[in-house]
Amino acid sequence: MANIKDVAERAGVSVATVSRVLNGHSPVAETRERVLAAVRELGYRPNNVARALRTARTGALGLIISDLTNPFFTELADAVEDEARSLGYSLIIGNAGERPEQQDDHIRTLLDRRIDGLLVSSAGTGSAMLGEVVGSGTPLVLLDRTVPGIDAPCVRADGRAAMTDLAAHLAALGRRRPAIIVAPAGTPTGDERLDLFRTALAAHGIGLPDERVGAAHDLQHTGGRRVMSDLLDLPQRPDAVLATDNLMALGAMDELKARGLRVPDDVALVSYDDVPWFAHTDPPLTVIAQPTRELGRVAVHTLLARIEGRPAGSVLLPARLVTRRSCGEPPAH
Amino acid sequence: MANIKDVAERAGVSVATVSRVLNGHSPVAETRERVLAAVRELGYRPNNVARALRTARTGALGLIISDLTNPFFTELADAVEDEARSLGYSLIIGNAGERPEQQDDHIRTLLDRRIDGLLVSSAGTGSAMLGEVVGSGTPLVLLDRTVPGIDAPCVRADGRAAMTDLAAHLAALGRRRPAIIVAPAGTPTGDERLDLFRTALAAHGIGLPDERVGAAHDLQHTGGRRVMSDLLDLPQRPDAVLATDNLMALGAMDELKARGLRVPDDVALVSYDDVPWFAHTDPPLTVIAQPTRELGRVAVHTLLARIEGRPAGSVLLPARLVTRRSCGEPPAH
DNA sequence: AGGCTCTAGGTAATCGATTACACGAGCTCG
DNA sequence: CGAGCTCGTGTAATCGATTACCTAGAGCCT
Repeated sequence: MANIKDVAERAGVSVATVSRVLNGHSPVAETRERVLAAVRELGYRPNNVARALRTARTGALGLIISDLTNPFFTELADAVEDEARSLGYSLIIGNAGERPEQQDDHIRTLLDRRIDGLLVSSAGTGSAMLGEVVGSGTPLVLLDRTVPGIDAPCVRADGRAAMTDLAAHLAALGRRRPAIIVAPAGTPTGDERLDLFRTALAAHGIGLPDERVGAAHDLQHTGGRRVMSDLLDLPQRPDAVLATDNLMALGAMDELKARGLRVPDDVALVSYDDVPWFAHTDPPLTVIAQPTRELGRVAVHTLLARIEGRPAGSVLLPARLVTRRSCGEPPAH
Repeated sequence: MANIKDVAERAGVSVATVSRVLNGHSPVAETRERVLAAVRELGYRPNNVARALRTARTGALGLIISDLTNPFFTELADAVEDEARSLGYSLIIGNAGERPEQQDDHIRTLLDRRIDGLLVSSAGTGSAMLGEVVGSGTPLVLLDRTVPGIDAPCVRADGRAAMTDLAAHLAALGRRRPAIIVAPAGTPTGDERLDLFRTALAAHGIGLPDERVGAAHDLQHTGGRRVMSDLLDLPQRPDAVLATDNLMALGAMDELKARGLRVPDDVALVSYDDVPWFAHTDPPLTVIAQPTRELGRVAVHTLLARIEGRPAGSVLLPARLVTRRSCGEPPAH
């Protein structure tokens, strides 16, 4: 592949001039044309590796996704990629598959590649490498999930308003024995969603005792299904269940179906994350929708601010309740 | 961040020695220990950018995905990433979103970054840049979709056996008026699936006239829904529909539901791609399952063969029919 | 005309690694 | 005992760009 020297020779100028033309620095008409012609004729494209070495800027951002096969994160990754690209950065995606070691492995290679900044929606409860990222000086922004002890801005959704609406919705429909399926114990996201739900219900005089709080062993289909099974085995079966992740909701639905229970007649079901096909389930699922694409966009902007040395703090974007039919009574419209 | 010179100084050796220790080339016990100690103390990590410049190997592969939000491709990307990582490469994913211009844009930046090889599941019917990739000498392997006129191995699924089984399945269940929903006209994948289906049906004396062949305007939910609508408006409604992509199948299902038609009683429905939630629809969908993860793995190996100069040709892996209940009669088991 | 500023463009250092080549020390072997 | 090895290590070239610094000439002023 042609390099800058070839172009310089062909245009009869020095490499410096070629570089200047290409970066729009100083050069002027006549020389400029010759250089551009040479570039065209040789099909020259600057070598980004060399450029990155010299400028200490790779023009690449890293994104660690906790589970790429989870549609919520797929959409998040897609949004991040779009935004990064439109701002002239390319994106290297690493999928942690909810495994902290794999996450660390990815972070290490991204640092070795000298990416300009890193976005992380962390698997598990964080990891040693995240500390190193901060230490290395590479700009870091957390996405969707906070990590205790890591000093970096976090961009995520605020479920408070949606939870308030949800509690009101359930109360209005006469549901009195709610339950919740949360992420494995100790994850900040799980704890927070539980707190918010409990608080919101309390405002309507509805309790959420610990026996109706189920922590899944994983953030997957089977995790949700198993917890739903436990909940249904309770002496008093819950009459409404909130699954705090879309895959767990899917598992929960399957368990209900397997037992011949009907949604919403026997049990109301609500999920977090409005993934496209929830509108096509039977019945369509009422969900707490996070502003997924917006989260991705804002995260990229926050990261760029950090990269450019501008101040940037955490951001909370409101989630909202999308009422469909899985709690009963189709919404009047 | 510490560089190789810092390490050399601290260990009291030359940079050459440090490099040799780190790459396991020649050095021996005593010096080796000193170098490793220095590396540890300084937290040194080699700069991959510099290394890539010198060795002309970046250790990165590129993957262009036609639509990352399509679960089939998400799983494919995930499999490719896993395999690449386990072989010591990192992966840069570019999402074309079914837009050829965006695909070209991605390919361009990947080439500029001097990736060691490129995997492409091409959006549309290919693009000018693909020709340039071949011209540039960057090893290229096509994935899932062939591109006419591009001289590169292609790794994809062979639907023949599955189609044969499907035709037999439909015939056995007494379906006589099949229809098919294919990708926009002119895409090799669409044409091929149509041919295979038609041929397989013919063996049972069942015809597939053009009026029951619907080309969607896009590979999405709405594309599938619109075509299904047209098919249902036919004077003689089809009694079985094969949607050749999972998103189109979802659209088709919605149209059936909207018209109050029942699956499989009124119309049998079959989809391509066994995405996880098809097992959870009502009724569970009979599908032609592609060996998705295997495709990803094989594609990476084929690409590595190319990179290392070993010969490597196209690969076809058999798809298979997964019988569930959307064509009637649950399978005996 | 001499001196000044301004601009275009060349020369060479630089980024951080890898690696060809050279060199000296310690061996073996005739 | 010295020629010839091998082995470990250092010196310096190299990858392909960017950019600080310098020079030459043009234009302008007094």
